[in-house]
Amino acid sequence: MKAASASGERPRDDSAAPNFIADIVDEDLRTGKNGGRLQTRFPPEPNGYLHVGHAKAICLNFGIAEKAPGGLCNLRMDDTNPLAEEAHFVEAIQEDVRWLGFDWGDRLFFASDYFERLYECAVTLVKKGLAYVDSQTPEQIRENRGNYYKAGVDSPFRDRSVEENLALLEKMRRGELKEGEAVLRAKIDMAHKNLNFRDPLIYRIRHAAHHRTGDAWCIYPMYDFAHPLSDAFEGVTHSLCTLEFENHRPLYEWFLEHVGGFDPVPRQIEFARLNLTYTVLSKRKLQLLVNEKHVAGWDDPRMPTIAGMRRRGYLPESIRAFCERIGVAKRDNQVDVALLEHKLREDLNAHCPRMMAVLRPLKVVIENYPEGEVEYFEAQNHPEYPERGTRKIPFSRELYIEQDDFMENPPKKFFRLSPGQEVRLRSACLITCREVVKNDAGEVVELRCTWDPDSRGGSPKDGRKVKGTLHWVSAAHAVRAEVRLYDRLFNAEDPEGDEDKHFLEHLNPSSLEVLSECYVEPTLAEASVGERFQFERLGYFVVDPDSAPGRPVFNRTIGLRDSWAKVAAKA
RNA sequence: UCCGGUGUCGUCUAAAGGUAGGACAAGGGACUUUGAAUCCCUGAAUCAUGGUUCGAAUCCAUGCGCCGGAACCA
Repeated sequence: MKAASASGERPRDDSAAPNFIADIVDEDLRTGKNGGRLQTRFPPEPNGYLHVGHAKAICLNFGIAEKAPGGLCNLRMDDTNPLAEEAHFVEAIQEDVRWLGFDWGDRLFFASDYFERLYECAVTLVKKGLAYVDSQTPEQIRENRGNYYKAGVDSPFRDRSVEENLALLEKMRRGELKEGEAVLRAKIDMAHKNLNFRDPLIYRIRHAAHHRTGDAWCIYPMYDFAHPLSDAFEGVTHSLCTLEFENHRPLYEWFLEHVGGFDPVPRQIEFARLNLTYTVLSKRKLQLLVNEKHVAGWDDPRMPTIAGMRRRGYLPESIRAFCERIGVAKRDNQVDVALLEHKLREDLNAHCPRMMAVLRPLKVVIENYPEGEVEYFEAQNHPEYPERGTRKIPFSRELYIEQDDFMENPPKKFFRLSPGQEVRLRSACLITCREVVKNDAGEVVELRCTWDPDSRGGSPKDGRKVKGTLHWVSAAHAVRAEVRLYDRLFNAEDPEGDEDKHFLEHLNPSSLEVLSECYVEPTLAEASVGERFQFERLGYFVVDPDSAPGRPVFNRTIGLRDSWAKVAAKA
């Protein structure tokens, strides 16, 4: 079976993982719950960039919505905290979700769009005697909440009259109270085992400008209040979130029930967030990497952010395939980053045209090739898809090969160049190493070789077997390029895993290596930003936005699998 | 000392009382004008102890481990 179609689209993974949420949704659809309606939402807070963990949630929410005809997934910015959120994150989030391949149609929503409605819901609760304005200090509130083992104690303001509460809430809204002077709380049970039920806060005062509503409000709703209601306003049927909200679900349901009047009533279902080996996926820590300049920015190609992965050269379909492959469950997990890399290589292999590039050049002079002469060999653009055509690559007396492809004293099983050895130059011909030229320091600076003119195209006339094949470029024709070799950002499998070691101590000091004197075949001179290639025998590379005309910059997305490295390491 | 959740190959994840399967990783081999890709093969798991049952990963009981929870964050 072919791994991919001729068009280079990623292979359909028919073993697409079932998951417990899909099962629940299927069952709801089967029994006609919600009148057959199906609606989800992806609700990021615009206080940072999306990362691959969010991609899991995005794929889940948009994927689930496709289970029913007419199923929808909204994009909703959960912007209820003006201190944390910024408009430019809103833009970045949309770009990332779109790039991943998802479409929310005209349903981009903001929790802040609902501020007036949410306020009315709060008034409803007050009128029902289910919410009150508490004038304790933040410290008192915290103190009186109790702890895991000890019940909380009622606020002295808990039994204010409805009228008084209404008046006070109005004062809060009008800005007549200072921050911390009062909050609106639900009146539930200060002794509840679930601490979320100990009179949770509904509104707090923030005399701060909001990125969308400006100064229109100085009270802002809390997540536990705003989220279920926003879901209900939009007609969300299944509200999917991560495990840390499990303890909040009863409260989610409480607000919906007591505000009342919603149909459908959304149901919250929790799943385990993604953890990846050698990776950090907490917004706070990613922020730290950016702020302390351990990376160049949110879109640094080493970052697990969607923006970083995009710049690194990831294909969105690889990320989607990965998310499908890892499944959705409730147990904690730490997925091997190798699985992500596998999905990446799978798509890149099918997608990328082959090219030749020499990263660490070693000069080769073909002694029996006339000076000044040039001939062109035809190279396939993709060995698995001949229909993608060929290109001409120039060959001349002076070439560059990779330094790693020569060893003066090779170990056994080294199939590359060494004195007296014959190798094939990819798509070109056979050459034999005749002489090694060294500098005063004893370093190999040049190889004198001869070629077999009867091996044009790469196959010798006499049919002799040649095991090694090297990539190369013609010195006179090659284009100089900068290549950035990226490796994993952390060299510990679980960088957040030790208690005695800060995650920054696990930073990989060689996560970026910049090579400024690389030579790529002439075809690559016109490559445009974002174009991806396989540099044969090296890996997959993408043209970085830092490229200038005539001076391309390539990012290594990921190397090819390298079984020789394993053999060599063992020896 | 509390509440909630969760324990299946090294890692993810299936198996809704009936052969513990797949993918990645690992190891071996075939093929090869990329030591790539592809193909074939191998090893590898039900937290523990009891119970119910013809039959238990699945049901029950007890124990243990791990994760989350006491922001005017989400």
